Amino acid sequence: MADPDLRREAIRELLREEEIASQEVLLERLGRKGFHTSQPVLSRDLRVLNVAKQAGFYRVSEEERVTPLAALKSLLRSEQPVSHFVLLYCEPGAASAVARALESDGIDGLVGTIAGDDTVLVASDSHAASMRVRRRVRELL
Amino acid sequence: MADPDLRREAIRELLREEEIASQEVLLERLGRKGFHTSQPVLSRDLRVLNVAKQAGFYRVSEEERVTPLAALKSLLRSEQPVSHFVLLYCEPGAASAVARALESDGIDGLVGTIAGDDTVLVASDSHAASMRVRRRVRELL
DNA sequence: GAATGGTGCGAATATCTATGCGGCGCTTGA
DNA sequence: TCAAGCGCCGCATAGATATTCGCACCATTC
Repeated sequence: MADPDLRREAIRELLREEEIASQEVLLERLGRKGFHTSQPVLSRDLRVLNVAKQAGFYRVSEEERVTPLAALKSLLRSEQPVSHFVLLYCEPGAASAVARALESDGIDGLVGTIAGDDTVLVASDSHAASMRVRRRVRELL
Repeated sequence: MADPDLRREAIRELLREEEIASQEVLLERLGRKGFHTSQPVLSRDLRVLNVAKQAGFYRVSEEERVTPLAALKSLLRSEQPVSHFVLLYCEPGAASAVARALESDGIDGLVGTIAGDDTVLVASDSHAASMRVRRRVRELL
């Protein structure tokens, strides 16, 4: 029997490149690619792949976003709490990049950042929020 | 006849607060809220609302992102093309905020921005891209 | 008051999807 | 060896959803 994972990968691919409205059509497209199966299998595959049907067509879910923060690991030097803010020390010139990445990380309670050249002040709306910021940052150090 | 929009709002609400697996169930829940209708109407409503069915349950799509740019309307003064770049004039001190917002707006072909105190230079990779930037900016002026 | 056009509706039904079930092939362990 | 367990499969069909069609209602126009 063919590997189910190969078939599922083919399904993802097909759904990305074409608007497909029914499992019947998908079945036919898969056939062209050499995967011969049946509609019930597709029904199950689509559930496993967590594919959604929206506005009449199947949609593969967005790839889970890689937080840009992870890529900035090398720019971060250290971290220090000040009241319920957090101060970050970065490589020279890297502060605004780090600040921007932090803001896009969607940390709950993060109000804003002020970036100098190598220092970022992270303002949060509570002590708990600043703890979340610190935890997030330490994950990267 | 009851306003369809009210019913649709009720649907969104229901889907947010409960895992609902079929239109039949949704029909019943709506009934409890005082909206009496039929399955075909739900089918059409769910399409209008762009609701997805995923892993057996209905999911309201993420709230459409409000571009931060819209909030910066008051900070923008004027706009002017220079070659295939665009120069933006802003309120004093607002340039970097505007630049950041523009970058997060996901304009196709936008390469980067340089922000001074009240001026932003927006670099794009083609004339067409700079036109997109200008159109976007003028929407706000 | 017709005639016209637009919008929303729901019964009936066509179409699409999920699932109960039994079969096949592989692996494990007595 | 072979029986039990498991994953995967597809047929048949139950179940869920989309669409066709015709009606009701309201506004606009003549």
